[in-house]
Amino acid sequence: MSVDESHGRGGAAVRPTLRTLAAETGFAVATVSRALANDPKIAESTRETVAAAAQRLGYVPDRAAQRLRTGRTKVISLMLDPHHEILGFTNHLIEGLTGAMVGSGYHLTVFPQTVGGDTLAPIQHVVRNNLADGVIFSRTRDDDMRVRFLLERGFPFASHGRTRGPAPHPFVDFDNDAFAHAATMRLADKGAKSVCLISPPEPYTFAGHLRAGVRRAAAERGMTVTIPEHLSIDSPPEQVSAWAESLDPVPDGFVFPGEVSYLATAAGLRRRGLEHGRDYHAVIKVSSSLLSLVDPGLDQIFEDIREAGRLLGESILGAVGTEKGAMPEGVIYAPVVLYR
Amino acid sequence: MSVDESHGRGGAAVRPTLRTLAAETGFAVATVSRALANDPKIAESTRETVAAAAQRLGYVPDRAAQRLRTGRTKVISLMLDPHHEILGFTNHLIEGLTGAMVGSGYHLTVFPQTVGGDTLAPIQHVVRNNLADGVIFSRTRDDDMRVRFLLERGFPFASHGRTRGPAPHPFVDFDNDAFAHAATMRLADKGAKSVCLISPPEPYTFAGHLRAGVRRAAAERGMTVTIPEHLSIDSPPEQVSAWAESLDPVPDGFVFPGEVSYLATAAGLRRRGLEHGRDYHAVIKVSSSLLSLVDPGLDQIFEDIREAGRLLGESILGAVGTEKGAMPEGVIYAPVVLYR
DNA sequence: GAGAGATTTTGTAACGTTTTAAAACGCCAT
DNA sequence: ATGGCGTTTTAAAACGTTACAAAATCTCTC
Repeated sequence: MSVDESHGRGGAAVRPTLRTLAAETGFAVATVSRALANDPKIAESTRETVAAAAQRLGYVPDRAAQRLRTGRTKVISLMLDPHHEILGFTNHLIEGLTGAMVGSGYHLTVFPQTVGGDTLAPIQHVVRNNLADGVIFSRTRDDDMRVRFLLERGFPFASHGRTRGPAPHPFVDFDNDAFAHAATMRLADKGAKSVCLISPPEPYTFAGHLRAGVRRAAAERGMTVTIPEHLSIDSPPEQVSAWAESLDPVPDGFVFPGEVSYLATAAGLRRRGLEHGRDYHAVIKVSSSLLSLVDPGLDQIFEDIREAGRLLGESILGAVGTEKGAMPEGVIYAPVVLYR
Repeated sequence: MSVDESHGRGGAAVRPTLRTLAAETGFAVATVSRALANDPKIAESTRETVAAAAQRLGYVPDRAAQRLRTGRTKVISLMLDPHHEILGFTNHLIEGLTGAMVGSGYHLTVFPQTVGGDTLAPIQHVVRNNLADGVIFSRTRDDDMRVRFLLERGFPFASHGRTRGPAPHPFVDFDNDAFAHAATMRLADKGAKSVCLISPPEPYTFAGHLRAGVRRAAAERGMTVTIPEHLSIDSPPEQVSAWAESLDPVPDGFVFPGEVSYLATAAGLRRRGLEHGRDYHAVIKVSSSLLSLVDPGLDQIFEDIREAGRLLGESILGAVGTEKGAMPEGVIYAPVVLYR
């Protein structure tokens, strides 16, 4: 007999409420409520009695009632934007997030980006209509409207990625600078004289980190740097592919912040008869093991998106748990080098 | 001035409630409630007055209160299981789902599969604790515990994939039979004499559909069929890869229900010096444009996961909207042939 | 001009929880 | 016994909504 089986005395299973427990134990509803909340002003003995009854009847508090009474939703909202570049991003992020939230009593709801790319609107909607206790979003910008809005309202959040602004806030970010630096060093070790970076669009903070990392390493090793403008990891693959095909001169080293831009570039170069490992080298940031299948010799550096999700989950739970405005802590997770 | 700006008379923005509207319009709270609900027993004029006031004050009903009162959560739960095989599955499915739910007032929450692979537990949790009005799940089996449980409880749901059981229920399914048939025909057209199918694990309903489609076409065209046991699209890529490398004899035609199994198999065959297009043919079911990048010559058939999500969304909204038990309708969406 | 009938509005009671302030209880010193 | 004090319990109100039954208002018809 399962523990949360219906104990209905013959009829349809009726959900036990505080009133049920009160009747069962002989205490008042208020007492039962506080006993379950582990209020220290409740006698130890009654706490046990109530806990036992709750366990026996399979009591579980009604979220709607709690939410109505307390104003807390016990919900975290994830703002979803389509990621063309990072394979399995959504899946891994959600896995990490829900993993961190298991047992916390919090639920995860997902809000789509409204078409037209307005990234602030869904967040305003959530905040204004009290649809969650905290929000998570990604693709953070140097100067991010969402961060500004949420800080101003004192609304808990955690972002994937940092801002450049002076105001501290909770975030989780991959060390893109370290990745880019390591990748460029690797290219130098392989004998590359020039390095080309397919960058994310400028406004995203991590674009700056990637560029900085590449430039620093290139300076150390005397390499030339090219970063194509009018082209980003968000460009349609066909466009990237075409760009690569018409590249002149062809750099002998590439840093790719994602699988797709690599595949697109490699396709373009291949049409010109250029092959990876022979005519150029590449280091690719991956978040899946997929690329190893298409070419086992590739130099890959791993970004653990599931871990990012886990950290974001912990971060936001901390933020909603503590008193308003406390602990704007950021955490940075490290690249995992897969080559050699 | 934005339409839902706070109209607070100087102080902190206080959310307007029905009581606010009642005071504002001079009607009773009950009247306001029913006016907003478009109750036909309310005079047209008052409906307009109330609607105007609601609009002006930026009134939006409190979900918690509605949920407490009505018992309806206005939430749909998506049961998430990790899909190694289909690239971008989660992302696309959620995009489709949320797209279909926009404007419906429903929210989407996501529940992870509890580790250990118990697929029923999270659903029971949602149903027993009234955490949603309907659930969505995928990877449906011939005889599916979840379907049985939900039908028995009369709980609204829509599954991605069918069951084989006699009881009808709402589902959305890809026409895997048609895909497999078309794929095999294509292989025959290319001159293949034998066809090998990497199948999903037996219990999943779509495994049967795929096998049937392949076998039917093979019979029509006089091809031999092999379906490796102890190997499925869920097998780790390394295992698939190793299997391919040791394959003997090597079939001259392959049907792949997903990108990953193709990449793994091709990697194994490549290590033996066998090349696609020369030594064997392949038709692959894809859900992204990624494979075109690695090999533009590949024969691909597209499964639109976003569309699946959209259909699932419509389906579940229909199911929760109508009276209990009505309209167990299933919908099948078609393959999109990309070759030629 | 009064009553019947239809239309429209409203007061009240829930839904299940937490919180505030007050009541009950036990115990000890007077 | 009485009062006082610390501990433990409780009644009642509130959160914002919907639903039921009853009240109020309007519209006819005789």
